[in-house]
Amino acid sequence: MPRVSIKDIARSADVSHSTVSRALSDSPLVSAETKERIQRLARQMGYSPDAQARSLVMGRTLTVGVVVTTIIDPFVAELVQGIERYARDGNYSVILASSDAEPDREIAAVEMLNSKRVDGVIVTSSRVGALYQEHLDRLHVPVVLVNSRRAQAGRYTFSINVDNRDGGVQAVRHLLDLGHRRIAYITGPADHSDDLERLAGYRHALEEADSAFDPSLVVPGDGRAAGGEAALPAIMGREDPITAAFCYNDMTALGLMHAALRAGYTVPGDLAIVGFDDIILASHVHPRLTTIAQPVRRMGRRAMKMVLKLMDNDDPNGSNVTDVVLKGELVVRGSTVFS
Amino acid sequence: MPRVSIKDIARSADVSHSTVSRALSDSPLVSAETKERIQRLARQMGYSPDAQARSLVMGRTLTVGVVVTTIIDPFVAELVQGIERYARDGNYSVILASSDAEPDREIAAVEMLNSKRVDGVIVTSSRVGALYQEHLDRLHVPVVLVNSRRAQAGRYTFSINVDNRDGGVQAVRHLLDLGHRRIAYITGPADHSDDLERLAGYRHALEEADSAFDPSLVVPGDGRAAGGEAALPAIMGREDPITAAFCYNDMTALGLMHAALRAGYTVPGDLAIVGFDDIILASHVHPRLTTIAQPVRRMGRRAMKMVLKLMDNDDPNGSNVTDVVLKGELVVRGSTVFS
DNA sequence: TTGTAGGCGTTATCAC
DNA sequence: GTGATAACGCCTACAA
Repeated sequence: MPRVSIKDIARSADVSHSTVSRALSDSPLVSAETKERIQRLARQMGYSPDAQARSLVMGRTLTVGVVVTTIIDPFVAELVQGIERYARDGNYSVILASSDAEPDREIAAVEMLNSKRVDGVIVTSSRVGALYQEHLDRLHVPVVLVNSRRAQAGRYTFSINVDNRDGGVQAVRHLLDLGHRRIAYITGPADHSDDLERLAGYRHALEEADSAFDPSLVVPGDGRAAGGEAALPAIMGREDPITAAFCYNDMTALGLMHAALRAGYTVPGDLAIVGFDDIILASHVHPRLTTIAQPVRRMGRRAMKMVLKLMDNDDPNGSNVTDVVLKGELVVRGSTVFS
Repeated sequence: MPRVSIKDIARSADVSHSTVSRALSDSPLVSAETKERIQRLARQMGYSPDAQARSLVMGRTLTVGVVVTTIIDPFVAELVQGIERYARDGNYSVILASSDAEPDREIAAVEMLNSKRVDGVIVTSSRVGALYQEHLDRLHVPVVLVNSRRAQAGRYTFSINVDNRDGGVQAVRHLLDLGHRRIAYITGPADHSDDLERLAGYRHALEEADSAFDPSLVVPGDGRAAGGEAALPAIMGREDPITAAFCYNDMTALGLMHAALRAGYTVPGDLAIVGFDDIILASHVHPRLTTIAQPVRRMGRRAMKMVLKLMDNDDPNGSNVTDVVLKGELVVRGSTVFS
């Protein structure tokens, strides 16, 4: 049983292949009788339309490309889930490409997506350099950047970001409300603008509370658990005790918390900890982690929605589409208050 | 600057489009001189081959479909990463479809992949019923089932599984070696064959050690953290103390551990815990979780490799391809031994 | 070494 | 209502 095409059906039904095409797309230009006859026949013969051939003539593939650093990252996974669900509802499918954060692979991925003629692209957690931007522009399809940074503006390129600064403010205000005064910030990877923005929020909240900003309370991390663990000595081994720490992200916070517990400190008794992201781990550790939740599923949906909108009004300049900044939400758990 | 096709290049180079096609595929049937001239021109004009058109005539899309329950699941995410990496190396791309474990969606996903004419399909963590199997067979492409169960054999369908029974044996032997004698098993979702196999391993290891199997030590769970939490009373509220628990999976184990710690018990002092899977969370909780690691990345690679192999020797019966069972590995951490 | 012609499976534009 | 015919972008006999 080889593949069956509309021509095969046409032969069996003794009509032309155009009639079959019309019947299957439920066109009004064909009699109800033959329409049903053909549709029944198609089902019997196990016909499945060839999307390739269709999109070749239609100029649309009903496919979007998603470029991620790594799907292992829980944040990315949840984002992709949001995208995929919304895409599926709109009859789109998703081609997944991961770059492992290597620029070469990222560009290769975009080239692949170009060849596959995707109708839109979503890129996450990337730093989009000038070269990369050039490749994205060559796609001639809408590109939405999620939590990414770009060196220069692109024609078709829009972005969705979480409000990092506001998140930092919320986190630190929460700690201040709890009475903490000596609050550390553990940074993310160097040179990362997300990190700088969260730090700015931290600083703003402190100054807002007439608490002077003390540079020595900013401890370097690396965005991973190891960085958080390594930060412990710099935090607990001081004369003037630090009682709380706001961390660049949840992984950092988890590393710090783990190290603190192992060293015999209590959380939040000796040290209150706030993270950022609200990855799934955050609610499965003990104590559960207080954090700033990124509205990640909303971001995924929103990204897909934006792509669809940009495609529809095929105004290349994407009128009435603007960059989006979504606020995170403070989620209070056991790492800052006793439960 | 609209899309440029080989015809456009042909016009610019003043040759026929067939010559361009040959030049770009580096055919020996074209002079080195014109070949280079055309290739340069193609680059200048920003040509990108149309994969759709190509695969329409070639009969191959260089695309595989991956059907998952949800990409949020860390196990699934890691599997997909393994698949994607190996696929990329073989110049394949991946279409991702998630089913949310709903049979209807799963079948819809397969139908979509059929329309997209993928060259192979990988399905994970699914129960493949008879209806579903029928749809898979209709694909006429190799299908590899990872950690899935099927009601009936399919023509093109092969499988990769972890050795659940052996994993159960390893886990319980480890606890026996540590001196535990009253060991509980917390089950997964009812009716799941993975669960039954792990239970069989548990039972075998006990009997091997002349320790009688006690049905009252088998406590129902649900495969999620909530199930583990709920199991605590049944475990700690007994006259004859239970000192260790082997859990269906890591999420169950984490739930149990969390509940135990909150109730004031120590781990592993009062209760030693072993999970199954080795999801990322397992090494980020405190104490870290001892578990049976599924060789998940290897499973991903292996699945993709199998698909490629099945496609190459297009013997429909897949001679010299057999189902694969991979052994898990005991990873000893702080939830069973003091570190 | 190169050009011409046909076809992959669709949809769309004409006639009839 | 229905049937030829062309087109989408590419590859590949066959001819020159």
